[in-house]
Amino acid sequence: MSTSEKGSYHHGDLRTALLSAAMEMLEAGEPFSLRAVTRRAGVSQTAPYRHFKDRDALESALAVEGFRDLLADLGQGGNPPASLQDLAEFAVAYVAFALRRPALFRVMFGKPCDDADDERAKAADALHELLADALDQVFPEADSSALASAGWGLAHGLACLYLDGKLHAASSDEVAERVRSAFLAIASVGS
Amino acid sequence: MSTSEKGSYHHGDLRTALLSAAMEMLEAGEPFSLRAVTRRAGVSQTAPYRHFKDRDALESALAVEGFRDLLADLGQGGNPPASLQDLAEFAVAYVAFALRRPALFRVMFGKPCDDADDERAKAADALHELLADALDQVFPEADSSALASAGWGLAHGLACLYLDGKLHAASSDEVAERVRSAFLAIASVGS
DNA sequence: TGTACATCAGTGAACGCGCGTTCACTGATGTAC
DNA sequence: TGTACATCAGTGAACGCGCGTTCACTGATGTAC
Repeated sequence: MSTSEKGSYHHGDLRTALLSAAMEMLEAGEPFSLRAVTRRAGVSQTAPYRHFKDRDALESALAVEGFRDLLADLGQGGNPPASLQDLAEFAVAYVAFALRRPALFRVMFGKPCDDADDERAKAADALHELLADALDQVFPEADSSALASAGWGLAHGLACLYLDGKLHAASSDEVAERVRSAFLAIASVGS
Repeated sequence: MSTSEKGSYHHGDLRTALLSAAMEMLEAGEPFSLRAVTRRAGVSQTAPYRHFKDRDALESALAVEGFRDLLADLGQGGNPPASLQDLAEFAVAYVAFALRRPALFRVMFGKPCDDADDERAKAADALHELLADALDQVFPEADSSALASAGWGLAHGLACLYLDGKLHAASSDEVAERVRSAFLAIASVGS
């Protein structure tokens, strides 16, 4: 193993190249297929099979990247949430992620996780834990499991409904505002 | 136009036959395609084009039926909801519908509504209104639009997350219970 | 009532498509002696 | 350092597939006179 200089190998790092080509296609809204990815990466149709078992494996790797990015987005708003308002910003960031990268979001959530213990399922669980921790911070005495499901469900549902055009808003700012008020409205309704 | 007896026509009512064949396939979890539907209906591959412009049109008709059924399910729990508990049952019924008819649910929500004013979009809007009305009944003084989005989002998000295996439960009873407690947990958190 | 015609639901063959995957291969890189 | 060999990343042709849609057609139903 020599130091990994760029291009020192046959292709360099084809695995990474394929993933970024695929990610670009998702982001560009282009239909996603193994063949399309290889075309964009400038490589033969069969090259991916050196790095991914099959099409699904590539897709799972993309999903894992997506979960990583989403976690990063959520973590970004400064540190542990201290108030209901902070939690609302989690929902806002979640929905913003979905709308900014719709095709990736669909890859992450569009189909059942296959194996219970693959990287992908772990990434999804990490997300769930982050949310549960966040809610625990703000409402330590509540049923944090139920609350975490509710918070995730709310953010996820709004994301899907906006994504699929069932709810409408003129701009991403307006989406943010509506998500915020939805979150605050439901959280204060039982009082 | 003679009285419409069964089989009085070429095929009887092929439009209906195609829709129910398609619905059965969705319910059976079989992959859905125009050709598969015609095979199941025992009819040539091109017959559907007398009744549907293209594949999408058939799919939209299925979605419309789905929305109708979902509305019926939601309306079933007796009449106008009077309490937070009644609203929680809406969410429970919504999630139950999604889990009982997952493929149909995906057809209904899986992709953006194409036209703003087709039957399908109207059916989705009817759903939104029903929820808004329900929330208005229970919380007449609240911001009913924000609250309706929140309620819908919550139910929808939980449905998706259970459907895609991101949240887990052993039985449909357990799902119902968890949805109920999630709903009640978030609704009373701000108090 | 009977014939001539128009309508239109359903047929069957064929099109072109992109897809995932296999196979035997080539040729560069890395390793043993 | 130099040669012989093993490894393995990437190639290119080919497979079989099901799909949505078109086309010219057939044949039953409904209608006009």
